[in-house]
Amino acid sequence: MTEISTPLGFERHDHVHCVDQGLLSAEQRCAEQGLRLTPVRRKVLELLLQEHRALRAYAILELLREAGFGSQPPVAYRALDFLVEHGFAHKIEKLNAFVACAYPGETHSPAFMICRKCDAIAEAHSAPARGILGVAARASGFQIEKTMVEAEGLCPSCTDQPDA
Amino acid sequence: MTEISTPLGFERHDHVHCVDQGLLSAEQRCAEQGLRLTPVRRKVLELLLQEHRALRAYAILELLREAGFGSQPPVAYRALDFLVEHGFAHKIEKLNAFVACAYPGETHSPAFMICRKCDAIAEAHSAPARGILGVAARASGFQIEKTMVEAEGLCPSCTDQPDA
DNA sequence: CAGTATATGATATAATGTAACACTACAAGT
DNA sequence: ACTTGTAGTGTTACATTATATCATATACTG
Repeated sequence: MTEISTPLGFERHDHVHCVDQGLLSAEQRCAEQGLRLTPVRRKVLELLLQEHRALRAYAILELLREAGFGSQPPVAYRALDFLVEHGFAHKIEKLNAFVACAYPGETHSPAFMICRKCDAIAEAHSAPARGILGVAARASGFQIEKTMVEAEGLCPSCTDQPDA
Repeated sequence: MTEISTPLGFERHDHVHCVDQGLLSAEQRCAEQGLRLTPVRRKVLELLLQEHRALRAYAILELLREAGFGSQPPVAYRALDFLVEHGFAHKIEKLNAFVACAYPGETHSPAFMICRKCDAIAEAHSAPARGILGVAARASGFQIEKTMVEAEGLCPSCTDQPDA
């Protein structure tokens, strides 16, 4: 329960530490910014950090139910909305799923690498507005506020084992 | 019925021409590559070109029904799958909607600018794999196969009219 | 023209997401 | 302490998006 083979980042790591770290930093930032990390919100973030992969809303809902929280869709969606809005988690549009942010605190434009075989996900930084897209936007007068970048492909493990 | 104010590309244009053009080039390419542009598929592409904006699957379904085609979800989804798979259309993940490709034929990595106010959409090119993301991918051993880039913001019209 | 592959039509159902309202907890002012 | 306001939660009900499956039809291939 402390390590998962190919999670966020495609690398093994001290998982207990990263969960604690994530919760701690969230608590800290909520305190600083006057945000309310309520029990449900905290639990959802904890679940995302613990699982360390993209979870769909209804999977979260199921886990919430097991933990004694409300189990109707809005409960999960509202907590997720909060976490996403404040950068503690991200939504992977391609999968209609959610992951804990790998770089909480830092304001960033996340880019995701999604393995089409095992669904492992890694979060990287991106800067699409600085590239060709930025040029096109400026040329057409479009004001970019937020960008979403998701790359589909094969993670290192699945590349090495093309059989499974 | 021949011009729409802020469609694909945020600019006025000869819409009749672009619909014909789109259908023609699709027919041509299907012939070349042995793809079957069946009546339903052709109709869906025509609808996407005609409307010139992102259409949701059930809106397409409704239009298909009006045109005398089958009106059950799989009919629309299968046609859309075909069009997306072969690059005649794209899915906007953020909106769960579909648009005709603005650069059919050219193999490209599309990037979309989505107006959060009026839902207008412009398609631009991008090359995320060449930027920071590409560096991260190579560093971690991730093989990028396909990328999705969607920018949310304000289109030129909505920037000019911040009231409505 | 028989056999095979591909596409369509239709039914049913799964998965994802929201609107709306009642109730609770907490904070702020008096 | 008491009221009042605001934000959060729980629940019902429903809306939207998407697939699995099977039967039928159509088109290519030898």
